[in-house]
Order: sequence, then structure tokens, then C-alpha cells
Amino acid sequence: MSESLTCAYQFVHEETVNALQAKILPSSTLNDLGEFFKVFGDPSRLKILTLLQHAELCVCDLAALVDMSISAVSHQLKILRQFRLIRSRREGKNVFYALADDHVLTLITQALTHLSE
Amino acid sequence: MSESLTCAYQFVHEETVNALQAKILPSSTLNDLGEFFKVFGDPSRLKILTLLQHAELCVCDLAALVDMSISAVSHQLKILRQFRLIRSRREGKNVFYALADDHVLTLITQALTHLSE
DNA sequence: ACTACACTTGAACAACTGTTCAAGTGTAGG
DNA sequence: CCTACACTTGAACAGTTGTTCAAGTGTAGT
Repeated sequence: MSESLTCAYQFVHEETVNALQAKILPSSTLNDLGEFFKVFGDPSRLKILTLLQHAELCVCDLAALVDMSISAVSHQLKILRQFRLIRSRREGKNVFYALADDHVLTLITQALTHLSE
Repeated sequence: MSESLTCAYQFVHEETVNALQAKILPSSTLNDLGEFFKVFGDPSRLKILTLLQHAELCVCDLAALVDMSISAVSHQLKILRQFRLIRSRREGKNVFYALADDHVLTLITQALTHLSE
């Protein structure tokens, strides 16, 4: 940050900066929030989520629908599970997945609205 | 996808899969949506966005606040600009940045709500 | 014109992400 | 208990991302 020395310590609007310093979210919050948004940052995961909106699906059906290998889908499902966006339920040899709650879709819908403006 | 051959073409719930096939969002939409969410997937960018909520800021002040080099901040601002999340305005030697619209924050707030549940 | 400040930009480089591949677990049927 | 199916998992590998560094543009003052 050598280039910013003059700017940061001499010509910066001190009052403005000092006033805002207190409003900065804790870095743990910013990190968690970032990780959360990253989950939605992948088309495959978005595809899976929007599909689960309509029905509870097993890994096999999901793989067929999103046109990915079962392994790849399973890896993504693990991530979605870790963030509690989906829930799994075993029924015999199959494992069925469903959305954990509805306001996951609210977020996606809202982003879609923003994009179409 | 050799491992999924049996599953995908023999034991899949054909009716379920066929019915959902039509509900899959176009890949262009899924890609755009993914790119959009990726922008929110970085703590630095989130920090910048939440700061601009409170005031219009020049690059220099922002760099001081987020504790990053001016160059790094400028790179991130470029991305935020490309997605029309922020607007820039030159005033003499300074360039001031502001949020393009408010419902960018609605999205962040909503994600925060989800995290604290 | 020349210098200084404020910012931008492109290239390079390390760190991270998503897929594949190979090997594993768990369940049902014979 | 052996095989087959449904899925999971770890390692590896290519592609992507965010930062730094160096060089650039634009504006103001002298």
C-alpha cells in the first residue's frame, strides 16, 4: 500500500472515514455472508435448487435433469447440505433431497428480478 | 457419466424427470444469475457495498476504510460497476462512488437474516 | 509544460473452485 | 454372504478469482 500513503493519511476525509469506521460489519460476518453467496454463484447449484422447488428428487433423477455425473451432483449436494439449504432423506437405496426452506427461493427470485431490469 | 448409465436410463422416475425437464431455467439465465451472485461472494466487495450504503465515497476513502490497496479497491469497483451495482462520478481529481439502487442492500439484508437463523 | 495527486488498467502469480476418476459405504434381493 | 444398485468421498487436475506490481490516464495547480 505504498502508493496510498499520502492519500490515506493526508488527504482522506478524516471525519467521513472516522464516522464510517464504526459501521463496518465484523469480518466474520462479511466472510460468512460471502461464503453464503458463493453457494449461489454456481449455475449447477442454482439448477439443482430451482429444480427442488418443484419436487423432492433422488440423486439419480437430479443427475439426469441437470446433465451431470452422479458424483458431481453429490459433491454439490454436500455443499448445499452444509449450508442447510437442502435436506436429505433415505428411502431404501435412494436418497431424496428437498429444499430446507422456501426463502432460499425468495433470494433467487429477487436476484432474477434485479437482472431483468 | 458411465457410472450413471443404468440409473439415468433404466431406473429413473421417467414421469417425474420428464415433467421437470420443462421447468429448467435456460442455461443463459442460470449463468447470468450465477455471475450475479458471485459478485456478492467476496467479503471485500460486500464491505464496499455496505459502506456505500451510508455515504458516497471516493476510492481513497474506501481504500482506507476497507484496508486494501487503492489498486485492489479499484479492481473491485470495476466489477461492481460492470454489474451496475454502483455508480461513479468524477469531482476534480477524485472519483466518488455510490450505490446504483437500494435493493442491492435488500438482497444482502435478506441473506444476513437467513444466516442468523 | 511540468509536477503531483487520484485513480485505472494489464499482466503475473498464488489460492481457490468444480469436475473427473477411483475407491469407498450403505441398502435390498437372491 | 454375495452381487448389484445408489450414493458418497478423497485426491488430482484444469480453470477461475483476487491481489500485487508496474505502468498508464486524467485532472489541478504552478
